[in-house]
Amino acid sequence: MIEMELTTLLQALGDPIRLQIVGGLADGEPRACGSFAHLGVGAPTISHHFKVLREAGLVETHVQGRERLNTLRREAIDADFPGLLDSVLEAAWPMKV
Amino acid sequence: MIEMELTTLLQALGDPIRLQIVGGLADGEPRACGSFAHLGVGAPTISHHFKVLREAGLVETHVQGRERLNTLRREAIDADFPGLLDSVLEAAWPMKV
DNA sequence: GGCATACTTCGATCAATATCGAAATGAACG
DNA sequence: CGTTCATTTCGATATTGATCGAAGTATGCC
Repeated sequence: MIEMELTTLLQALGDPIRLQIVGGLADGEPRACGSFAHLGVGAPTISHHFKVLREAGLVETHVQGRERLNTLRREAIDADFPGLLDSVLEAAWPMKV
Repeated sequence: MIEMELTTLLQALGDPIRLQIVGGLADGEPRACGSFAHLGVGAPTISHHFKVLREAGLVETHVQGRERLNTLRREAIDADFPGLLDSVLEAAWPMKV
């Protein structure tokens, strides 16, 4: 059971790059960190943002081969903060999510 | 029409003191800055947090006598980001809001 | 084994930000 | 008018945070 603090989660979502990452994972498909190379920042920075997202409890990562597959912890988030993630995604990408 | 950026709003809410302030205004009643003196930080800091909340479009302030009355811009927030504020408040104070 | 791939960690830098005390503003009140 | 009260602004400090390049780690491939 991962500890989820509301302000930590909000702060994690309150960064454009991290919000893009969360949006990119919103369909539920696991994705490697490399899938987010298009966001305009380097690999170390992407790695840092994933760490923040993991520590906020938003994302989990498991190693597969030489990549790390990241998934949005949607059920856990919804359990702790019902409706929050959905309204954030809807606010960021109306009609799309 | 005040410009409301999603990440700015999330970042504004992602601070414990500011979340307390927003929670304190959630009943819709206007409140003076002094009503938040119990939050453990000094008056200049409270004033700074109100500025952040104002710039995020979460709160509006108007002068009445020698105090400033602050109100949550609930309709505007709901119009731009439906359901978001409610789920944040519910996550922070379950059953209460 | 040796090399490429996919990330992470380290160390540094630079920009934001949370906080405070002191001073400024501005309204109310005697 | 001088004082008090409510809040803001200013200036300083200290912490956090985003970013990068370089080096480290671990896996897969030849």
